[in-house]
Amino acid sequence: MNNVQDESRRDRKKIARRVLLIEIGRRLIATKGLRSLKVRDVAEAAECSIGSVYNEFGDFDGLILTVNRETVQALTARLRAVPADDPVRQLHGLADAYLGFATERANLLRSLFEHRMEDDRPFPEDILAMVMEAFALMHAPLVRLLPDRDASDVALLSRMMFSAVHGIISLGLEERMVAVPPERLRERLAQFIDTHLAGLGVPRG
Amino acid sequence: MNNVQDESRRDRKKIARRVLLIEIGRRLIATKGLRSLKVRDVAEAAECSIGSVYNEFGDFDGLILTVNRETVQALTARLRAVPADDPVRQLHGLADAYLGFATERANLLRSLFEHRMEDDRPFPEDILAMVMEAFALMHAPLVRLLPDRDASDVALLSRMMFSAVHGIISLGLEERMVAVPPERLRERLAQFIDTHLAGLGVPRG
DNA sequence: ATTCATCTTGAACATTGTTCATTTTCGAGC
DNA sequence: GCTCGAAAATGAACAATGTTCAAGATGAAT
Repeated sequence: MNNVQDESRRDRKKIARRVLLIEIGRRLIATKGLRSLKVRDVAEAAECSIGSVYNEFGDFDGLILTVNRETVQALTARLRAVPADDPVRQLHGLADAYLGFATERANLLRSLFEHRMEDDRPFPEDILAMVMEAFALMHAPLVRLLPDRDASDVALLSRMMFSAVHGIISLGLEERMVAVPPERLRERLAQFIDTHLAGLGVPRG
Repeated sequence: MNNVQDESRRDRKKIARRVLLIEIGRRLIATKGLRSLKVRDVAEAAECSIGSVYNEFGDFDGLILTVNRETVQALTARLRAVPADDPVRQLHGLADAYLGFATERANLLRSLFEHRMEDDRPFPEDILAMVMEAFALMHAPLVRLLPDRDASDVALLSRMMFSAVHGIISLGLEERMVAVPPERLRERLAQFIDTHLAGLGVPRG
């Protein structure tokens, strides 16, 4: 019938269902962890058959990878929203934003970093590229703080700094015994960044 | 018959099999990754029944956790073997040792950090404690380098520094696209530690 | 040799990912 | 409106894999 830019009724339904399945997958991973995610639970929650999940994503990994893809996109959006006025504040803001995301969506972030492909199937390159892109977001402020440094040097530095922040956060949130409260972690991260900047020769603000 | 300190023939056989199962589990995880580890593969390789694996470890997670326990022990042993002559060299040595371990036994280390319990079963406290202990090994050299700092402050600093090193290594080895060669990572880590020490006010050696 | 506790076995079961022949849906052309 | 065909949806059946347990095998003690 109406055929406004290829958006037939069928397509709309298909898209709506796809979105629903992704949302359910995300909710289940977020609440019960990746390991507890089952095809049947997803299908039941979406009130559709198991086969439909496979029609939409090829296999179960396809759904997981789609959720992970959106997770890294959400993370990137949040990181990009950090004000870029002052470079030092921006670096602190990026670490804070990452910590906030990791605290609020711990299981989703874990799914992104811990999911492995079966056997030796390759990990999707686009997800890797997006993660790398997110981890490169410390590059701009560092360029401003280190104008005399070699460009490729700063690129390495920025990824390294972000990887370090990632390690501190993921292990800090993991240590359930010590139960480091996020507020403490926030302080530690700020201290870490300041120390590192001082080591790089950036005068304290 | 002979009953020298409870070591009956039965016990010896039992222990030998347990060791065999653990070795097979470790080998399979190391070569094909945790996700590809199957009970039946382990039983077949050990030339015993599936049930015996369950007798020995309770459930399949039990075997994985035992392998992980030994992985963190091996890691700790390697880290403890780093010479403690000069504190700065020791810190570099610890990072190098960790990098070496992560390079040679990538899948085993991943298994240690990525394995999750089913549902909400608690993660074994002893493994967490051992990981924490390993991550505290930067404490001693840092105490020597920062004699005037508060003790608890240095404790935090050392764990943070090791967590950062962990993040740099695990992500550095992950980026299959860029394929950071371990030798490059080694240089980066050394640079990172030096920068951080400089930020902490340690005069360059 | 007998006995008994313990260990071992593997078939059966339970859970969960995957396939595919069949049925249903829905838009297009008449 | 009706018919037809392509696309989608279905869910039973299958495959892979974790788990249990009744029955048999083993070995230490007497």
